[in-house]
Amino acid sequence: MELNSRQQQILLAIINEYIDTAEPVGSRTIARKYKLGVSPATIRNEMADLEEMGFIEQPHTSAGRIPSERGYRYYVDYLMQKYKLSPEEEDLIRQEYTSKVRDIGLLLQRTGQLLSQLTQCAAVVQSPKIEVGPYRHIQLIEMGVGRALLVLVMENGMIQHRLIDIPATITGGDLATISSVLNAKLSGHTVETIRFTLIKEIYLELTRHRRVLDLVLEVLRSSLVPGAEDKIYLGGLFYILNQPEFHNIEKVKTLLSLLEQESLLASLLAQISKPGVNVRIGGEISCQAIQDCSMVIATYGVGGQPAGSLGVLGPIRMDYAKVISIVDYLTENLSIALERIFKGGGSRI
Amino acid sequence: MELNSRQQQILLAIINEYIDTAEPVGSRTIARKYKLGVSPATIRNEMADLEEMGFIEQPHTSAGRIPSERGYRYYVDYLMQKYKLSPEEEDLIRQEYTSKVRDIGLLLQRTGQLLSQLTQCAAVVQSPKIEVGPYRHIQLIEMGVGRALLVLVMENGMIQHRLIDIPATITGGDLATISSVLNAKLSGHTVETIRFTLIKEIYLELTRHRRVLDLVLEVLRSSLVPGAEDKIYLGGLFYILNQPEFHNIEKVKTLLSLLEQESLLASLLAQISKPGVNVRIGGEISCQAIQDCSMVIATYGVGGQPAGSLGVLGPIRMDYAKVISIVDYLTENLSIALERIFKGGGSRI
DNA sequence: TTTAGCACTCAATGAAGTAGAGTGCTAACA
DNA sequence: TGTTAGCACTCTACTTCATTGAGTGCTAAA
Repeated sequence: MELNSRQQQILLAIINEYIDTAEPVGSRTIARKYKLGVSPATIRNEMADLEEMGFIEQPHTSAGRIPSERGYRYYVDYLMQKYKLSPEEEDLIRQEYTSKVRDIGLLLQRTGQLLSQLTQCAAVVQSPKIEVGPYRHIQLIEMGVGRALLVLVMENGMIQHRLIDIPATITGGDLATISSVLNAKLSGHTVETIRFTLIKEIYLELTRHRRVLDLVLEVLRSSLVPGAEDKIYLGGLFYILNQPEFHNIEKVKTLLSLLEQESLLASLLAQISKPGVNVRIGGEISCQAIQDCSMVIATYGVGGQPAGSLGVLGPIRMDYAKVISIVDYLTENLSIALERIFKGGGSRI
Repeated sequence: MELNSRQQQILLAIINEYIDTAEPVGSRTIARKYKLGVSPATIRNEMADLEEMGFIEQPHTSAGRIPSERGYRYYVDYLMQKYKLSPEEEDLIRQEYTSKVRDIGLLLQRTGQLLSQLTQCAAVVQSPKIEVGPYRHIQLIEMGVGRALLVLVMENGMIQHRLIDIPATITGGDLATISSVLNAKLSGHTVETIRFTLIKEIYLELTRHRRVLDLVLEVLRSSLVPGAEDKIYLGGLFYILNQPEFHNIEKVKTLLSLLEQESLLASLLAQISKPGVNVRIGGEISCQAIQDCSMVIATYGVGGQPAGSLGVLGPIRMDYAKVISIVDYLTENLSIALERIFKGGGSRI
């Protein structure tokens, strides 16, 4: 299924034009705007061929052509030119990531908003997986009779906490003892590296507090459950309403209702099959309900380790070149920003 | 501006009918459906009077009447009958609040979703104010050279944490010492009750660590800044798209963009002028952009203390009786659930 | 192989007419 | 005096029909 150079030029023209105007593109328009040195009639002939090969389609007989999913795929794989962010866009992003960050949640949320604003698509940002990396500190705090708060601080700075019920006989002093033993034994370990022998040691040192230990270890284990504590941030949803595709309320409703299902979003974000920015076009998305959308997703990381994903969900007719560049750029910036927070330097208070 | 009994009945009929159908209500319809024992002509006469008094209006000459904001206000204040939740609705709510709660954030989020689902309006739930109540535990944890994590556990179980930069000379042991002194001195205190003398005592005991103390106290103080850590949960936004009022994309866009501004939402939720459920109709909302909406808001509390607000934002033509009942019921249930989390009993893991 | 010319198609637009819901007014009635 | 039947009037919403124009495919000539 080879396309000759002129067919490529025409396909490119159709896609660029359609992305821009959201209207079917006619041969005349192409001849006029894209100086290919041939007449509309010639372009029509080529278009007929392109249609036969499945790269474009016609909404109805007397309309121009619009790209098919296959056309977009070809475009993304072979034709698309790299989009260079405008100075304004770069400024907007730089401004966001150089300002001091109080809080990771806020950073992710702002990332989502930026992503949405810049791409005019729905943006989705997954929070960094908490289970990444070893424990830094474990603390049990008395919270009234029979209850304690277990606070887990991970090496990377993330914090997790749970209320647990404990026997009423346990005192604050007991909790301090248990905390210090757990700290001594477990800090530096990840959930995976906690071996049976280690646990045995702990139980030996704290035979009196078996029940509390059971609970604590239960929590430690459950924190490994993937997605257990995942949060997903949505950004600037209203921007997608600028897309003519979403002037149809039903479509907006479908999209919004999907976006509220965190588990579904997580599974969508997990569809990354290669390093870097991934593009899923229409039917390539493994979710029936949004096969008339496209996704552009990527994974950000901390310290070289993948930590989470982010991406956008928008109409199939999206400006892939631009969206890809933006997702790429934001991924990188987010990674750097997180790095700075976790690994030190800069962020005061 | 007195309404006689028949006028009240007619106004009530118009509002009930309009809430139900979203169509202007004619005299015929009322005569047919609401057995007032009078003819359409009589109803027309009364309607003319009601219109003159400003309780209803006519979209155009040959249409029926719709309630004016003033009409709704009168309805809410005098005419409305208490809505009794259906068994299904009660079940849905009970189910939500009797299941074990892992996490306050999740509880609030689910509350928002329920609120939205049941009312078909946009739901907004503010997180409990963290600064409420005294400290339970203060812990400084070493996070690599020159950085520490300050973890504040409040008496009510909420947790706050911040990364701070510390002099590189401070060791983990130092942090433990500082933590225990701070704990001894400050636990049980609220930000307000920390007196100068107390601070002086702490500085005396920890003269070597003045710089760290400065930072810690700075953070403690800043945690008092109202709204500093407020999170606002939105729920089930797509439900509002079921309302015919929001078939207009521009309106949806306005609403969505407003809902993303947390500060604005916070100020809207703050417009509570009396105990219990508050209703703001159209122009009564002090925000230009959404004066074609109504709000129903209430404050939930923990241990008798107000802790945060929640509410819904929907079309002026909303089912006030139902929405008010639901907001009321959810507020109560949320309060109880939070109580249970904070004050003990039940919630394991 | 390219292109000019032309007949053809079809969505979109707008004008005109129609139907129907609802009103206000008047006059009769209780 | 309050109520009601009757009726003319108003105005939106819908349907129908013709028109416009963008765009195509085909044919024949360059």
